[in-house]
This record gives sequence, structure tokens and C-alpha cells, in this order.
Amino acid sequence: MQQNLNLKQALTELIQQAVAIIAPDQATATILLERPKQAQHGDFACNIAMQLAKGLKRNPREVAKDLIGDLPPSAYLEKAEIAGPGFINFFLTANAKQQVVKAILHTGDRYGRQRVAQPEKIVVEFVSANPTGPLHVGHGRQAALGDAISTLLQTQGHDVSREFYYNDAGNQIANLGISVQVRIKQARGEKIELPEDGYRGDYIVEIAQRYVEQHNDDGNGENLKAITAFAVQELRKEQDRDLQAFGVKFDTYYLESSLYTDGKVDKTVAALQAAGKTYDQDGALWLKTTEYGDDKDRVMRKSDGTYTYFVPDVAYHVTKWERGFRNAINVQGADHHSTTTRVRAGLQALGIGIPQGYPDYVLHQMVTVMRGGEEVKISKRAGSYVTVRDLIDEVGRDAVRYFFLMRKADSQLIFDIDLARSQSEDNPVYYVQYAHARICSVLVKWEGDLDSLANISLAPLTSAYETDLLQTLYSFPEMIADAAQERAPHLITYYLKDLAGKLHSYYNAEQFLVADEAMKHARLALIVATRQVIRNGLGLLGVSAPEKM
RNA sequence: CUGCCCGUAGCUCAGUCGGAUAGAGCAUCAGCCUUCUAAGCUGAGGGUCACAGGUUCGAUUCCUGUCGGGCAGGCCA
Repeated sequence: MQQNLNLKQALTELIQQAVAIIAPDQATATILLERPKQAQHGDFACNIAMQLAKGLKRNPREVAKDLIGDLPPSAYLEKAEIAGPGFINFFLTANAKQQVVKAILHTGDRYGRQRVAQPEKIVVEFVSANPTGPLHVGHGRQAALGDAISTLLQTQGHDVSREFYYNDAGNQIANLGISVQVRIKQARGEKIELPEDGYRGDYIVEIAQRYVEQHNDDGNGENLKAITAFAVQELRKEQDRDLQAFGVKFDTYYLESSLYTDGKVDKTVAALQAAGKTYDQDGALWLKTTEYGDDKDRVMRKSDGTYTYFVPDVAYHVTKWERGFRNAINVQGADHHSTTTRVRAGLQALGIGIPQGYPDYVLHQMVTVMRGGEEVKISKRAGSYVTVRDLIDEVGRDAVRYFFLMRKADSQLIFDIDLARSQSEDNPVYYVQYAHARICSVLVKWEGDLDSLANISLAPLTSAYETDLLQTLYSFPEMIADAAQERAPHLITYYLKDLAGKLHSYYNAEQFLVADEAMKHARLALIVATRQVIRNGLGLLGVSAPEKM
């Protein structure tokens, strides 16, 4: 079984042996095996002959011919052919391809998982919203991305910690407190207006009401500190609820305010000064970020004595390093991309051995929300924006997650509320879930013992539909490894759509519960394996795999 | 003005460590339910891979430039 899970590697070794004979000088050439787009081109294709041809000054097709002649014999290789300008196409034996079913049935939930040679301790930071309002669609994209990336890294054996960083200090928070205070006073009939940059959402009014109900001791609403603390607490609770509804769980929460109370911010600033990377000018303290690729130096401490936002950020990332995370991934909106240079510059300037690319950033492009054919401008201050909660209520958690993960982070994403709602039945996630439910339904009809399928003969699985499915199932672990490496969960959604499509075609073309027992069992084993892979794939995305629809 | 991301079918998007005939969903059109779920399947039409150069056996993919869209460039976060 192990051998069959490593068909690709075994094939690579065969080719290496042949290359060593034909071109000893280039025996170390990298051999890349790819899956041809068309079935007629075999199970794997290799362009090594074309690469060697140049050094050998020979015709690529002739080199390919010699390579094939020198391939050691193998039980799982049916044949190898020369094609096109010099490709070598490899065709595996039916038996070799069928074994993947047994591998899946034996490994179950673990199929697709592996343990990389050197597992790392990785912290993935995502969402990290200011507690100044409910989570909006952008946070939703981050939540879906961060959670899926974390899960993907776990499948590769890494020790992953999901972390939420609360920006609970600074001007935005002060602003929040004042906004609530104004609403309290307005409720008492005072003639007072929100400041220009105050938060205008209805939720501010609701928090003000709750504050008054629970704080008889502050009838005038004069205790700004208490009001602010209350508002932050309320909003954190609400954000937690939304994340829970979205099925996202964090391992750790880190409070920006704690960096101040613990003295970590001051300590970081002192260390940067000691390293000689700062200077005073115009009454402010500056960091020489230009030494690390920035286009101008940045203010760390303003002339009023307070710090700019990136200083606590640097202190925060020092704690990640000190907590033993040699790999840190931050999932953020692309509008934060300018901070990456500053935070990294600060970490470099400390000179404590943190590598240049630390932390690693996954920046996603903006989410545009459409409603009624018009773009909904997202503005926390105006209070007009779509929350994660709205989306979940309107189209369901599974569909929202899948929708956010269908596109790569680099692409701008248009979330059309009306479309998502009106077409919720046509959402691609249902296509995949339906394949899963259909298989479950067949198995219920069959009434047999699933365990009995683990060791039956798979020899009857030779049709084009079956071969196609087998090949797709076989590529699952590799696809996951790629997706983890690229931090690209969207690859999973495309894989699942492909797999579900093949199952649906197969379902329509063939009857599974046939009279021929051997055929029936082989087909059932194949669809049970398919069900397992769909389930595993959806699990990575945080999407459910229903047995009935 | 400078930096980063993007530009692929009518629409929404995959693909690109350089490879064979560039894909899917939606939409349009034509078919398939007495058989395990039709939330499905089969087929058809639809393309100057933004544009122009360059690199080479080969470029949608790499490089340069231009155009178009987005995001940044505060002693805001």
C-alpha cells in the first residue's frame, strides 16, 4: 500500500536510473512529473528528454526513445510512450491505480494527511478586528482563510496555533467610548452631537442603552473609562458569538493593551534606541525604517508622547518569536500592506536574530459587497456595512465559507448578497455536498457492511469513469500539500468540484447496486472512498458533509 | 508621482515553478427521470489569455514598457 501511495516517487526513481545511463553528466537533473490534461497522454508525463536534449545535442525524441529503452522493468508500469516534441507519457497498470481505494478505506479521516520532515510550530493570526463594531465581510473572508490555512498546515504535521489579536488600545477605542457616551447623554435629552469621526452605527445606541440599564451608579454617563471598558467588552462578546456561529475557534487571544501594561512596548522602544536605530526630530522619536527597504523613516513616538500603531505591533511580534514560533503567518486585508514593511523593519532593527521575512503575510484583496445591484460602501463610522452575522443568517455558514474560499486571496471578491441569497440552492457548495449525500443514500439502500469492502477485489474497476475517479482520488494528498505550501485553500474548492463532478457523471452513467456481486462490491468500495475524500476535503474548509439533502 | 495586487468566454473566476487542442460555474440553446436523490447528467455555441516588444525549440505563464481597475504612501489605525 505504501508503495502505491508513492507511485510518483517510484516512477521518478525509475527515470533517474535511465537518465544516469543516457546522460551521466546530467544525472542530477530535476525530474518533474506532471499530470497530463488529457487522458490519452497517460497518467504521468515527463519532459526530461527535452531538457537533456540540449546538453546532449541530440533530437529530443531520440533521447526519449533511449530513456524508455533503459527504464528498469516495473510491476506497476504498463507502458511508456514518446509523444509530441519529446514528452514521455507513462501509463500505469490498472492494478496500481486501483490500490488507492484500499489506501483510503484503511486510512479514513487521515487520508491526505502527512507529516513533513521538519514540523514547525506556527502561529496563524487572523481576523484581529478592533473591538469597535461587529465583524464585517472582510473579517469573514479573513476568518475563512485563516481557519482553512491553519487546518491545511495541520494536515502537514505542523503544530499550529490560531491567534486573535485585539487592538483594544489607541484612538479608535477612545473614539468608541466617546461615541457611546454621547448616545447615553442624548438619551437623557442632552443637546450634544457625535464628533465628526464618531461611530454612527445603531449598535452604539444599543450598547448605550445596556450601559444605562446596568449602571445605576453612573446616571449622568460621566464615567468615560467605565463606558469604554463596557463597550469593548460588549463588542468582544458579540464578535465571539459571530465567530462561533461561523465555526471558527481560536487557541489564543492577545490583547494589545497588555503590551502596554506589561511594559513590552517600552522595552521594545528602549531596545531599538539601544540598537541605535532611532533618532529624535521635531519632538518625535523616529525609526530608521529606510535601512530595511522603506521609502521613508517612520515616527514611533509622537510629540504628544503616545506611540504610533506599529510600535505595539513590533512588540507583539517579538512575543510571537519569544513564544517559540519560528514561523508566523498573518492573514490581513491588502489595505494593511504598508505595515508589513514597518513591522519587519522594526523586528530587524532589534537585531535579535529574527529572519528577514518574519512574519509571513497572506494579504487578501478587498471584498466588494453588492446589494440591490449597488455597491454597499463599507464604513464603520457611518455604520452602513454588512456583517458576518448577516451573511450567515441569509445564506448559511457552509455557503458563506465556501464562497469566501472559492477565490484566491489575491483576487478582489465581489459578494453579491442578492445573488448569494436568491441562488443559495445553486451555490457550488451544494454540488459537492450533494455528491456526498447521494453516496450515503446508495449505501443506505445497499444495507451491507461497510467493513466488508476493505479487502474485496478492485479488478472490475476499469471503465473510463472509474479510472478517472481513481486518478482524482489518488491526487488528493498532493493537492493538499500544494495548497498548504501555497497557503491557498481555494485549490481545495476546485478539487472538490472536480471530484464531485466525476462522481455525478459516474452516478448517471452506471448503476452501482448491480446483480454481479464482484462488480457491485468494487463499485461500492470506490464510492465509499470517494465519499471519504469529499468528507475530508470539506472538513478542511470547515464545511459540513450532510448525509441527506 | 512612488510601491503592491489584478486584467483569461456575455458574467463570476480557475489554470501559469515555460510545454501537447487554454478550463469550470452561471447565462443561452438542444436532449435525459417506470432504474441507487434531476440540488444531477449529456451535447452545442461562445476566446486576439488587456496591448506592444524581448528572452527560446516552445510564452496565457518569465522580463521591459503602455493602458485599465483596486489598495497603500499621516506625528490615523
